[in-house]
Amino acid sequence: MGEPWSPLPREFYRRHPTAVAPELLNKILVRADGRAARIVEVEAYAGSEDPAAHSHRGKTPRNATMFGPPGHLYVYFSYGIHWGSNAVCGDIDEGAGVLLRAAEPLSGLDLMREARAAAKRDRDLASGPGKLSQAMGLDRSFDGADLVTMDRGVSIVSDGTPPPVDPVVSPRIGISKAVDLPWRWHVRDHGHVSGKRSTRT
DNA sequence: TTGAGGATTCTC
DNA sequence: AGAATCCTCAAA
Repeated sequence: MGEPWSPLPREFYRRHPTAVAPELLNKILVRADGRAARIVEVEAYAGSEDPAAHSHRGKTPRNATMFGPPGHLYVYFSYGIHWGSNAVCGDIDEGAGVLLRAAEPLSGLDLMREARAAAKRDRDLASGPGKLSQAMGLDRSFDGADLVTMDRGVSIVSDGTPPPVDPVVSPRIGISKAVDLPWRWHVRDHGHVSGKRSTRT
């Protein structure tokens, strides 16, 4: 017997990010050190057609990974503090990707809590793009990692759970352009999505 | 070389 | 509501 789960194939990612994004819900982000978390919130970012995408103004050293082959991890640094993780989608030179915004920790919780001392509850471990990356230990050294070959021990796999049939679809968060495109998907009524405050609405 | 801004998080 | 914090990019 080998690994019970195998990485999603390259072809899964070789589509428009708006097609890939909702299907990444309920998939599992895994690290070779035992950390695993179920993806519950994502956003799609297209290439030149999408003013909100990092790739909109063309290839730069920062976003070069987005213009590479699909199925790789694009990790970016922002606000001077946080890392964001994306799955590169579409074709080479398209500059498309899906931002992994939130996940439900499944295993390796001890390592996640160690990486995120600020998290008071387990639901705070990965309920946001910066939190997710920090909990999973993803930083610049993982930019360009191949999720299909697992060349750096990080991948996205399926445990057989299908994507939700009725995900919540809404505008993307934290952007200033193309703010009305409904390119954010999250699992309905899930306690680990971003933006939740304990008892506020 | 410089200035402006950012796919956020945490605390007050 | 505001601070933290620094990389990235384009312009000069």
